[in-house]
Amino acid sequence: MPDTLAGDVGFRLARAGGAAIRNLNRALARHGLRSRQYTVLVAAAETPGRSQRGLGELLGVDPSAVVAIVDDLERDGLVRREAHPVDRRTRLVVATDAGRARLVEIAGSVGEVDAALLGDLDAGERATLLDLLGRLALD
Amino acid sequence: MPDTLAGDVGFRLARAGGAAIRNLNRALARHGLRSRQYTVLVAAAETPGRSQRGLGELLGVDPSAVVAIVDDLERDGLVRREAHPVDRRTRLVVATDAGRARLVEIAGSVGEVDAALLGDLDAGERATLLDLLGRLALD
DNA sequence: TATTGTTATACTCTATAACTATA
DNA sequence: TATAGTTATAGAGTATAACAATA
Repeated sequence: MPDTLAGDVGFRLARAGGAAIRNLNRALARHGLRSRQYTVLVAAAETPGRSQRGLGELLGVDPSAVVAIVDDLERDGLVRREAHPVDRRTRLVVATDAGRARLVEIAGSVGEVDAALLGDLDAGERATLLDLLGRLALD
Repeated sequence: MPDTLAGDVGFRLARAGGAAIRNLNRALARHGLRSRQYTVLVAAAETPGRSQRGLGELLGVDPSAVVAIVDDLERDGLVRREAHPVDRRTRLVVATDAGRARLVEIAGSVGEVDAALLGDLDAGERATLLDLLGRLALD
């Protein structure tokens, strides 16, 4: 007996996640960013000096993809790669002033996307959703 | 001031959705299906006689992609396209006996994926998560 | 005129393997 | 031996436009 799609958490997560990415990409389009570049930029601004490997783990992105994303962001002057103080293999990704400024410009659009997605959930329900999502065993 | 990633519902949804798809694909690999084909097959088995357009809307998949997915499933004998009784433009997608049998074979693997993903959430929390996900405004 | 399915196409994303330089 | 970053590449997913048949 097959599961019903509507009652399958995995299905709904995949559906909602896809919608969230699409909505975000639509909002970011006029700011010259894609959702993956945006999340890397946010992570770099919020916790400066993460390694590329660390960024990949945090965001669920393959290390080889992180290279391309950071390349794009660096080309646009939004982040820069710095040397690790002791380990010469790793490169630390840091948001530039321009990068942080870009995030400020974008914040409104991103906020609208989230607000639209969350629709009629009240503050308590949003917190509950966030908590439950955080307790899932990803990968 | 940028949002923190950890507190962003959209980010967590995208992350969890991606993980759900990856886990499902891993489990389906030995059954010769991908997650998108699986969801179409489930939908066809659960509500027989949906139009391809209807399937696309239900699953959040572009109509042109539905064509390719149904092509694959039909080639493997898991679904068939039937004529709509009155509208000769639309083609109804119906799971075959083989398709339903395949779903039965797969059910165990899929169940494990969901169980692993949901980790330590109890029944009430799962129901809450499902409810909250269902109330999001997708697209 | 609008809609369903279809084809073609381009772009993005994902995943793997192999290489280099370091550790 | 193992790890960080990188490159190359192939395959899957996404999105758009255009067309034929039908409504």
